[in-house]
Amino acid sequence: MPKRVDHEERRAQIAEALIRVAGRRGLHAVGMRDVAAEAGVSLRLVQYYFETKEKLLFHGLQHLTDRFTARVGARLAATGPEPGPRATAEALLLASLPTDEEGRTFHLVYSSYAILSVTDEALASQPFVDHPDAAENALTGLLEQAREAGLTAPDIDARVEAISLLAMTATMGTSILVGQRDPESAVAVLHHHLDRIFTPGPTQAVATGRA
Amino acid sequence: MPKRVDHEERRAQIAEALIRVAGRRGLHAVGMRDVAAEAGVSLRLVQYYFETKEKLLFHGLQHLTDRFTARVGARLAATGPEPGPRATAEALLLASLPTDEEGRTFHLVYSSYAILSVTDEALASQPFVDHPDAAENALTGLLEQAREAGLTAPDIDARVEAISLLAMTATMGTSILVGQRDPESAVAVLHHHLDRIFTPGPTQAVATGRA
DNA sequence: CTCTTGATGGTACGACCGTACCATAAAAAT
DNA sequence: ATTTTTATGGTACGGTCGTACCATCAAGAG
Repeated sequence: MPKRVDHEERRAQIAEALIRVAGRRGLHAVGMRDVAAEAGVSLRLVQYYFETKEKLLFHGLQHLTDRFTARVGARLAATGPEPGPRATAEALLLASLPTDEEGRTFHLVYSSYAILSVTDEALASQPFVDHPDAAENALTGLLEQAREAGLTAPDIDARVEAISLLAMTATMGTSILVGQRDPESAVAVLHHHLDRIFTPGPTQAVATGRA
Repeated sequence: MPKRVDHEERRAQIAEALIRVAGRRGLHAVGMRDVAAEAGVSLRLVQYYFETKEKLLFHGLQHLTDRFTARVGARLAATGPEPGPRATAEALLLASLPTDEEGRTFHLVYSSYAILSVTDEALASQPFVDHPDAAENALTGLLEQAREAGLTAPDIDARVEAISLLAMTATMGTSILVGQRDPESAVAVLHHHLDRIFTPGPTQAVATGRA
């Protein structure tokens, strides 16, 4: 046989081609031939690594969420070591906003999958329950922790605020995509709410004995 | 010639068939044959009243927004005569939530159009700029008016709050569609923010000399 | 050195989809 | 009464799409 090839690597390569063409022409318009051409392989190869289009689409979603999680992590890491709760929350939210090309593709394709999953039961809508739930729980925990550290208004409802922030971010992302809103405006709205939630307070509570 | 027929009426009939099947099987999956069957007419008739599928889709969007506007108006009227700013805002927001079958279809199909318009330039994304802008301006005006009447916290930023409320409503609508959130939870979040914005205040400022 | 097996190419099939073409019945215009 | 126009039906064409089938080449296994 020819050189043994790493299946997962090939599948990742093809999945990324799928995401690229979906970001360019829309998820509804991607065919297996388009994916093959974008990945630089033959149609037969796409069939070989993903038997059916349904499985290809499913893996594409999985790959997309993985890449997005990595992106958020990178953004978080880029805010410097040991970021405070507010900086963490801000990085989390801003990473979801389509401000660059990668973010644009993420938001568009992920939204396409979400809408698609409402009517196509083949595409399990499980990811659209689990993934947002995880984000919501993470942000809720962050806000609770900040509140207990005295960094927020003392009477905030952490979960409600987490839901609200994530929800606003998602819709404003779509607004940016369709050209209704510019990114700066969206960021300003988010800052408004973060300012409302996080009080100026005792200016860094831990590890920095009052600068 | 046979009985003269009202073209606009027939077009409306077909457009509603389009919306129904799009709500059932997804906008990406609707073909002209499906629309024809759903409307109870022949494929040729759909071609006759809408030359091309592109024009059919465009008119479908137009019809959808019209019907949605009517729905919001009906909800508003149902809140009784002379509703206060808070009741008005609440009716506006709740009407957009997919709590009944009609709302579900509205939200799903409208979202599908929005996502579609990002990549298919044929579908003018103009409606996705104009229509949300109008809603945002209306709600902003409502909040400003309420603030000047002393019904809200005196320092609210009307536009930012309007944007936030509408954005939260939209995303939570999608969350309901995919089964991540139940309608009651979404309503609770909206109430939380309405409670934050609208102060109990002087309990009706006008026309009711202190109950 | 065979022989199996994994990786890949090419291509054809059946189904569907949007559109175009041709036909026809019936009301209105002449 | 004839002719034009309008509404409608049926159907066929060209393209595309997902999938299945068949072939081939090369690297390990025996």
